[in-house]
Amino acid sequence: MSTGHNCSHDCDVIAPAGCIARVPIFNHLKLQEMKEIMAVTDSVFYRKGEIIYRAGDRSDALYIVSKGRVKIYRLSESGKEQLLRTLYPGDFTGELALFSETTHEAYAGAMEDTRLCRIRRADLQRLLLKYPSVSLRILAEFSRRLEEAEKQATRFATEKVETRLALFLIECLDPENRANEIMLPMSKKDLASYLGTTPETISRKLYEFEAAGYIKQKSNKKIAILDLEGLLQQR
Amino acid sequence: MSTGHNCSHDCDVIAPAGCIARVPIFNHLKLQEMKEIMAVTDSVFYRKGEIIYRAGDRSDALYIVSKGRVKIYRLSESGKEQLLRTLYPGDFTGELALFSETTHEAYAGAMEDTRLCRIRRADLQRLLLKYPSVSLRILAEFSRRLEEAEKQATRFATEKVETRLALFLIECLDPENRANEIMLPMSKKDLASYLGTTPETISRKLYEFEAAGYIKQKSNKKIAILDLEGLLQQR
DNA sequence: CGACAGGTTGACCGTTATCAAAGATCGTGG
DNA sequence: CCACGATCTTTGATAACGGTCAACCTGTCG
Repeated sequence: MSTGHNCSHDCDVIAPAGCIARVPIFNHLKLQEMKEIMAVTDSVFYRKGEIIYRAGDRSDALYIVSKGRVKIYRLSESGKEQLLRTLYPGDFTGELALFSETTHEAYAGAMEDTRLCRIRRADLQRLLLKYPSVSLRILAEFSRRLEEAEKQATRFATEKVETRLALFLIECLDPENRANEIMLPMSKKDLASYLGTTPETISRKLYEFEAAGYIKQKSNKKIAILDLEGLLQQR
Repeated sequence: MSTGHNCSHDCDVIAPAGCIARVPIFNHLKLQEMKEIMAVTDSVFYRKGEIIYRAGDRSDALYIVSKGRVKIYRLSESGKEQLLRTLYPGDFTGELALFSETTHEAYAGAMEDTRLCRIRRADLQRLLLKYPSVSLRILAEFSRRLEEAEKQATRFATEKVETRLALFLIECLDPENRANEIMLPMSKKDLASYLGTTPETISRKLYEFEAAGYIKQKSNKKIAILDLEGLLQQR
């Protein structure tokens, strides 16, 4: 039930069009070039909860999220799940296996009903050789992600949970929006997994932040940041 | 004292030649193409202990290690140092800042007297557009590193020190060489930093492994793996 | 030979995981 | 639209893991 026979026929025609044009790695191309890309793109559909790929699967495609939300997670050597990142429309995944001949090391799962545009490895490599500017875009994205992953690794290695949580909250603050009120982008259970801790600890630390007057928990996922300085001092 | 006026004049001529030809991202090119790359490459020299770049420095070059050893490390928000990786001849660094207009987030320091080949951002971008196959090589390397960084992050997030150390030892085992004896590639102090722990803990855990009969410490950096199964069970 | 960085060992204690159980929330089907 | 179950969240008690500090040992290099 993973390929898109439920979505109407325009999946294979309209969806890639809307998708490709909005993807940062392609949107600098000319219309004619985009058409060439769409020609090798197809659309796949996953229902909430379905797994898109598993660690160990041979990877042979780049997936671009067209609609929905996808979580990328790993199972550690000892079997614990860790959330690595969530993808929103315009984001892509496919990673390592796209460029070297190996298998996925992470899992990708649909968090909602999700539509993805898929470009097969061979097609992508051909496109990259033909349109080098796309490679530069992907390189920029990869290096951004690499920094992100290394920053995250350093935090795990050197900061305590309290600090990691405080930094996470701060990074949720939209610099645009001065509202100082954030919506957690995931459940506290997933947040615990993302931050490498447990739901119990998240709950307790948030309580402590609230007791200290740094934040106020408005509802389950809505948190007001009352004292950013205080939060920043948490280390 | 960071640029190479100490090395004899052939730095700018011989060194890049030897260097470029041995670098995986370039070594598939034709001689003529390599010469073009060498033309925009220069050679820089750092003494042991010198810093090559700092977090916050504007990055504008790709560095390829030609001789010596370089450590890449980060300072966490709270000031602790964490070793990210060490570069050997043929490896490169430059990262994010090469492709997007930002600054380094990590530090690079020479662990020994080190010679680097440097290609400036503008030159590199031009080369990448002209020789798309080089982009593919860099993409492959970046995605490999990305997997590595994410694996490391997952380990920090989900495994205890004991397990991380055991996995590290196992990964030091050369699959070629069946000797079951490893040389630690860095001091135990650096290893502690790499694994996100302290020298004291490393020392104690190694003692425990030895007491359990999993390993035998031959000398400071030489360790014999006696019971791989036992080590693997450490979790 | 002395100095200094790296390494080890011991005592102590803070942080956070774990287990258990109760309470809140969400999605689903009647 | 409500009721039910499943899942998420909170709270409490407990203990282990590992960090910190201090002292001492060891090897290396000028």
